[in-house]
Amino acid sequence: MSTVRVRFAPSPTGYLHVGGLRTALYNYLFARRSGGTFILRVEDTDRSRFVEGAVENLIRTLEWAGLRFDEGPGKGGASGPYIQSERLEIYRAHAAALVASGNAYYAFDTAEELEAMRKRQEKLQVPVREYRRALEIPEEEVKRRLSAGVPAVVRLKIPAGETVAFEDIVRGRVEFSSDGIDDQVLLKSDGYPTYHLANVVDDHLMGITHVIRGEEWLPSTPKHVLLYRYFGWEIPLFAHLPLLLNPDRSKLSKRQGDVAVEEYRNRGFSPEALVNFVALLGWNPGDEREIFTLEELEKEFTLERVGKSGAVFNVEKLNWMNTEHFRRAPVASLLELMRPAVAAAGITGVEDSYLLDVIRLLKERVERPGDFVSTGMYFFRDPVAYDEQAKKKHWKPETADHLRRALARFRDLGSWLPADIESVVRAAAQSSGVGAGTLIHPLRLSLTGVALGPGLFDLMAVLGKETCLRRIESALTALG
RNA sequence: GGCCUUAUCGUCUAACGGUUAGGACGGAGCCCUCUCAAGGCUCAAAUACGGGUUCGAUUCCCGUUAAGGCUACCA
Repeated sequence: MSTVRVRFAPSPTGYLHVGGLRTALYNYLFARRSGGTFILRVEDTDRSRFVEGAVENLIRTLEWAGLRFDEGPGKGGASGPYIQSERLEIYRAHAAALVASGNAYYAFDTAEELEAMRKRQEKLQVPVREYRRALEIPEEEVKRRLSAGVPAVVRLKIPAGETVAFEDIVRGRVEFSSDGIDDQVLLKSDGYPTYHLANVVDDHLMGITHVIRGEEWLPSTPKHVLLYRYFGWEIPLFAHLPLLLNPDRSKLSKRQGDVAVEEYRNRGFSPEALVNFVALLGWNPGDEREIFTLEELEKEFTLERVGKSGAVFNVEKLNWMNTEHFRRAPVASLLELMRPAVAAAGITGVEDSYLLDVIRLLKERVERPGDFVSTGMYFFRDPVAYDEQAKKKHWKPETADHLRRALARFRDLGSWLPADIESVVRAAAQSSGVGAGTLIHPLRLSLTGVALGPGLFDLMAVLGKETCLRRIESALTALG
């Protein structure tokens, strides 16, 4: 067989849907794995749904996810243009060819007439093929109407009593009876093609070998098969992917949560985590590994291991996965992510070496770049309040005395390394006749205002002697 | 309604007809510990139902049920 060529063909609705991301990912992975070509094609044949800037946004989001296409808008390629609204003449010519070969016909029904037909059909509960009345119109009359500019569509002439079957990589052989299929509109009265025509024509012209798309397309695939047949073209291999689902198992939709990739991006999820997560919604490597980089997925992915049943998009697990990737991220890249978060919080003049220390101490305790700043504010600003619960639990009447004695020892301490600080704290506790914890907890509260966070000695070392002393004194004043 | 698809713990899933039905997320508990995390250990939790085929079905076939998708001059 010729070399693999696959495409991701979204319609530009303004944002990239996570289901779309998964479809794009599987296409991308399949192309990479098989040394093929990954194409981006924009299906903007519905003028009423035109959204300004949607294409740019789509490309930007795909790039963010790390899915680079080999051919597509802005990138070029031998099979362009890759935006369907720029290929109108091609579709018109092919629709005309289908009419000429007797496999399609012009129809002039108005919206009202169609509505009435649909109602009659609903009553009878079988396709009545009333569209076919257009076939009764004499050829001369058809020509006259067309040249007179009467609104017309081109419909595919579905044969009667035929079984249309095709092989699906994930589902095996699928069969449909042609009697259940309507004469699909191929070319709309505004001159734009419908998905069905544009999709088949472009897939053929662009040399697509594998059509990897969502399961919602399964019922219209027989129409596509018929089109390939009428054009005399080779039929590509199909792989219909299981749907991504809402928690109630309906098709993943806006109504029940976030579906835009951008939204997850804004919420602080990393592209690595989101990609890893959606990769596992419908595919698995066959063993028990779950954490993958894009590069690893490129080596592992096969369509044969794609499942058949829909998968609920479970944010809890995405959260976990995000954390896993976060922990594995190199410190340098965390630094890159942290700098803007710090700046956004209005904190300036902090050196990278200090940020690196913060990362080292907080990495195991946070899940997103922004958390370094939000939960670790005490690394940058003195606490302005003290957690009430912690105060109640750790700040006893005798605490201030203990801290004052420890404070004196801190002042005398020359070196400010974690081990030295620890010795001082333990010695202070011993001389006060209490356990180390009796000092550690109020110290943390004084320094951070909260009762959670990194080990105290590491924390104090990073904050620095001056800051520690100042904060302990403030706490003594504030809390007595 | 019609057509099509699907069916293993709550969720994501593993198990070329033979396993005490495995793992992960989430949940519960224990350990570790200066807190919070992390980590380690343990527990609860599933083959939708009914028929076949077979020495033996989660696995193959049929039916039922349920869920979903499609049923546009939207993709």
